[in-house]
This record gives sequence, C-alpha cells and structure tokens, in this order.
Amino acid sequence: MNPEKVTSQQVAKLAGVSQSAVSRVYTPGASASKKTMLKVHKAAETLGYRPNSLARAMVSGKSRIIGLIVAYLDNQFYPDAIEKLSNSLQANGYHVLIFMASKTAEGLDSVIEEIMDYQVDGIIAASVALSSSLAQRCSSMGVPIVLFNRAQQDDGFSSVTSDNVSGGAKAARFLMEGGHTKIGYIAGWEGASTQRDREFGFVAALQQAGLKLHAREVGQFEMEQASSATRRMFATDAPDAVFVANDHMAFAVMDTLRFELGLRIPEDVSVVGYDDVPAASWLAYNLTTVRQRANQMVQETVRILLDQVEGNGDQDQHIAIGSPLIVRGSARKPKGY
Amino acid sequence: MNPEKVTSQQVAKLAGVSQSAVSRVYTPGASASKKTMLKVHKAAETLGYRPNSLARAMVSGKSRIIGLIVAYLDNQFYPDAIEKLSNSLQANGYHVLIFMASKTAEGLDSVIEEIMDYQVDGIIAASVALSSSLAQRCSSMGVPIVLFNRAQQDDGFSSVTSDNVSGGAKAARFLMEGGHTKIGYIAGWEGASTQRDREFGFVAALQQAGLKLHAREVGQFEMEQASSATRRMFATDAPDAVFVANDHMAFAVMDTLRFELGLRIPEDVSVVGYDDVPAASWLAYNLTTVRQRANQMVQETVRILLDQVEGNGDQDQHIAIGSPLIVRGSARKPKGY
DNA sequence: ATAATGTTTACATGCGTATGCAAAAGTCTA
DNA sequence: TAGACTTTTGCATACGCATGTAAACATTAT
Repeated sequence: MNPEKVTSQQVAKLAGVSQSAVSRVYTPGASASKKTMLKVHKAAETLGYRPNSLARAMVSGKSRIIGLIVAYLDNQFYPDAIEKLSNSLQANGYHVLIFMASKTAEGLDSVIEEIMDYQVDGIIAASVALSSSLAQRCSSMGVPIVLFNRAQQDDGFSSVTSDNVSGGAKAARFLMEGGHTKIGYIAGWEGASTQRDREFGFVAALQQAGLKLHAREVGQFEMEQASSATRRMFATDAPDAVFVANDHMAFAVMDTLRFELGLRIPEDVSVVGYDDVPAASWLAYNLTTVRQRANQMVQETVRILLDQVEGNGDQDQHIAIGSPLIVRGSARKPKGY
Repeated sequence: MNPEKVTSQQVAKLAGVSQSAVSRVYTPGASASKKTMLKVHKAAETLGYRPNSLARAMVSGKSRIIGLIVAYLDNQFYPDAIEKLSNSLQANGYHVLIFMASKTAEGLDSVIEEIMDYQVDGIIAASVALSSSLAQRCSSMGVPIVLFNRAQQDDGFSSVTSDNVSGGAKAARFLMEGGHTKIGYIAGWEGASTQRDREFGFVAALQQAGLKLHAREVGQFEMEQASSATRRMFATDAPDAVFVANDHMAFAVMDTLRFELGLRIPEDVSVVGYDDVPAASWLAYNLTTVRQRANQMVQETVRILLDQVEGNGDQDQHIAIGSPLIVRGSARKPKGY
C-alpha cells in the first residue's frame, strides 16, 4: 500500500538536471554528455527509477506491444509457437499481449477491438481467420497484421505458413511409394487454409499417379471428432493408409485404430500426420509426419511484422516455409528408407 | 500509413459536448444523462472512437494488465493453464502480458523489471521461483503476485497449488494396495516445491506402511532426463512400480520401459504420474495419475489476485486444491477398482 | 412561488514521458 | 583570441484521458 512511483522528475532533481535530460539518457537516439549520463544513472540507481512504458507509449505513439491472438492451445504446435514467438519478440524489445479467441470466432471482432485499445504496434493472428472488415480497420489504423499458420491471399495482411500443398503431396507420394493403394484422408476444419491446402496437395499428387482418394472423413482438428471419423472410415472397405490433416488428430486416429479396431500400425494400416509436434516423436506414436518448421516460421513472422511496424514496411508478403517429411515408424517405408 | 487517431476531443466536438462528458460516458461509475449518452454514442459510432487504454491507464493508475510469467510450455499442463487463466482474466476485463522466463531463471529479475515497466496491476508467476528481493520490490510498488503451481511460504505473496503432499500419498497408497513392494520414484527438478511436496507425501505414506523407497532417480521434469533416469533405475534390481513426479516425464518413462526395456505396463511394472494432462488419457498411455484440477486452480488464482488488485486485498493466501487420483490402466489395480 | 436538494455539465488540471526549439556550452580552426 | 560549428541542455508543450471543483440545470418539498 505504498505505491512509491519514481518519475523522471525526481531523478532529474536529484541529479541536478532537467527532466528532459533524464529522458534523453534513456532514449537511445538522443544526445547526452557522459557527465550527465553518469549523474542521471547514479540518481536513477539510488531512487530505483525505471521509465514508465505506458507514458512513453503515449507520447511516442509506439507501445512496443504486439497483440497475439490464438485459438487453440491443445494442439501442441501452438504452445510451441507461442514460446518461440514470445522469445523472439522479447529479444527485439517487444512484448506480447495475448488473447484467446473463442474457437468459434464469434467474439473475434471484439477481441481485436480490445487489442487495438491497447495501441499495439502490430498483431499476430495464429490459426485464426480475419474478416476483411477487420483487416480494413486495422490497416486504416496503421496496425500491421501477420497471419501465422493460416493464409488469406486477397486481404490486406501478410501470412506465414508451411508449404502445405507440397507437404500434402509429399505425404501422398510417400504412401504410394510404400505400396498403398487404398488411401484415406481425415480432414481438419474445412474453413482453415491449412486444411484445404494440405488436402489439395495430397489429392493432386494421388491423381497425378492415377490414384483416387479411397475415403474421406472430417475430423475438425479435434481428437474426439477424429476418432469418430476413423470409426466411420474403417467401418466398411477399410483403407490401408491414412493421411491425417494434423498430428493432433493423428494421435487420436492411431489410438482408435490400435485400441478400438485392433489394427497394427504400420503392418495393417499406415498413418501419416502433419506438424511434427513433440509428441510425434514419442515412441508410443513414433509418427511419420510432415514437419512444420516452427523456428523458421516464427523467424519469418517476426521479421515481416517488425519490418512493417518499423516502417521499412514492404508490401504484404505470403511466405510458405518448406516442409520436409519426417519418416518414423507409423507408416510402411518404401525401399530405400 | 494513415493512422487516424480518434480522440475523445473529436467525439466531444461532433457530439456538441465537452471532452469530460465523453469520458464519463465511457466510465462505468460516472454520471451522464441519457441525452448526452445518446449523442456521444452516436458521434463515437460515426467516428469509430474507442477509448485509448494506455491513456486511461496513465491517469487512472490502473492498466488492467496482468503480467504472466511462464517457464515451460512443453509440459501440456501450462498451455492449458494459460488458456484458462487468460480466459478468466479477459472475462474480468483484464488482459495478459505474457513473458517467457528462461528455464534457468537467470534473466528472471530483468523480466520482472520489464513487466513492471508496463505498470501491470498484478503478476502471476507460473512454475517459477521468485527471489525475495524481487518480491520486496513488487510489494513496495503495490503489485501483488500470485504463484501458480509453486509455493514459497515465507515471502510476501500468495500461491495456489494442488495438494501435492496428499497427492503423493494417494499415489503411494494406490501402488501399495496394488500389491507392489519395490517402488521407485522419479523426481523432478529439486528446486521446485511441487517436486518436494509430492515426494514428501509419497515417501511418508510408504513409511507409514513400513515400506521404504526402493529406488530414486532425478528426471528434472524433462523427458530426456526422465528416460535416462529410467534406464539407471532399471539397470539393476528393477522396481515393480514407479511414481513419476509429473505426467510429462511419465510419458518418457513409459516409452522407455516399453520400447527400450521391453517391459509390459502394468503387467511387469506399474506407472503413476501427476497432473492429468490431456495426453494422460490418450489410450497409448492411459496413465493412472493424480489430477491437478486446473480449473479450480485458475479460479482461485484469479480470485486472489483480483481481490488484491482491487484493494479488497486480504493477506497473502496459500491455497492447495484437492488432487484426486485418476485410475486408468498404467498401474495394476487393487481389488475394488 | 421559493428554497433546498440532487444531477449533470464544462473547465481546468495532471498522469509521466518525448521532443522541437532556442539558448548555452563546448570544440575546433585560422 | 575571435569566429564558425557542433553538441548539450532547459523550457515548454503535447500525448489522450479521468477527475475534482464549481457552475448550471432539473427535481422535489415547503
């Protein structure tokens, strides 16, 4: 109950200089003599002074806050990404105001409004689709947005994803090379560009080899739904391989195949996922999957966003990071692996 | 490049009232007539006005920002907790500034300083130990701190954990009732109160039944280390049951037991974990574990913190939420389950 | 009708900092 | 040593809003 605020005024008085001198000492670009710097630092030290970021933001117009919107945290890919994003932004002197978007994207607009109220310098939207009216509003306020792991070509913002199309294709070719002919696909939420692109690449590669999708069910990126999708898919004319739109669902698929349907993986059925989340390498799953290179994705996201924030702002960019296939044990291996 | 800021001034002019009238319309407790409210709202609507949270924070001294410090995000328990915390705080009109603390806690002090620079109203530290000098500093600034899933009795802040001691005891009794006599323990990072309490409760319950810990290794809450701990523990005179300090490690333990050592679970060895993270119920693990009730923990954490923030601040509280044993298939079941 | 009360309003000020401007203090050259 | 620069400094102001104060207004009681 003793909120002793230390202001630059007090430091100035103690140091025997003006408030503006104190300010300049703490402002990178400003001019201050060695002497005053010393005096100010000493005074600041004894008083325990630290510049008030909020006041600084008010006058400078730059809050050094980045808004981060996330929908899912149960899919391990996102916590991982958040950690990396946060670290990278911290390293650049920015901080992260985090917002959970209800998965239904109902309140998304109001969430964004709230974010903007804090005068964020930029926004990263992970796995979230933005209405173009929102995008309009943000860009008119000069707040750049980068979509992380989701793409929307036409609107006014950048995006960073993995190369989902070619990733899907890689999965298809791997399964075909493994000798599979009855290949199923378990889709994610159809509204997601990741889902669409992965499926597109996958199906295109099958077709290119003269193969048709043997079965298709929708799992909505949720484990429960993926389980029922699996049951439906294997009820009649079971496929000999399944590509699942992400690892998170793939775990449910594998559990269902093994423990409910009594199938062996990969002897009876091959499973390939997408993301390469940490659990994919856990031996109980040992999942063959397409890796999203979170590090590069984060790096690009931060680079693009900060470029735009700091005014070196190029045009909107749409980046797709290469996505290698990680071969483990959940899918039959073609010769040569 | 057209950052058209709309201020309360402009709204006031358009509405034909004073700036303070506009402010009062947007300030819950303030008085404003129906007429002016209408005029102001209409003007605000057409201009697209929203109050600037930062300016508001400056003058009111309340930022409605809560700093959240997290160390790990690979253990699923924390993403889950973050999601719940964030939702709960958002529902109360607060927002979350998130900080990743390097696991080594080196830069923790500087992280806290940065947090404080943003004039946060309170701090939640998840799975992080604070130096008492830091605590000093925060409380002198009037910024309450709540430790989440970590306890430190003597210093000046509250904490919310599960009842780790009794949770550990439950695990011990369950294993003993299951007929195990050679019971091992794989510890987490020894600096963590959760680790200490779980082990204490576990060992105490064993002793109470006249049993001694058969083996003990340290896994540091990390999967790699947990795997090597398992190898060491089972190299000679293998136990017939293992209690692992958290689920995250337990998965590595189970994988190592099954796929490296060729042991069957629970026929050859029983495994019990702690946390009940989502993956514990995945059938590949189907882990018997002690549940940390994240919902209640979050609820209590937010309640305590906001009480203190909003001045109804009681004394520091140390809350331990009851932690039930969730019986699944990874440990041999005593009769009656 | 008037006084007494209760509501609503505008004015003015301050939150803590950055920054343009002009004066002051240094630095260098001839 | 004077003049021409360059660097440093203090002053004043502005950022956008909330709030204390006193005046204006509306409502009720007498």
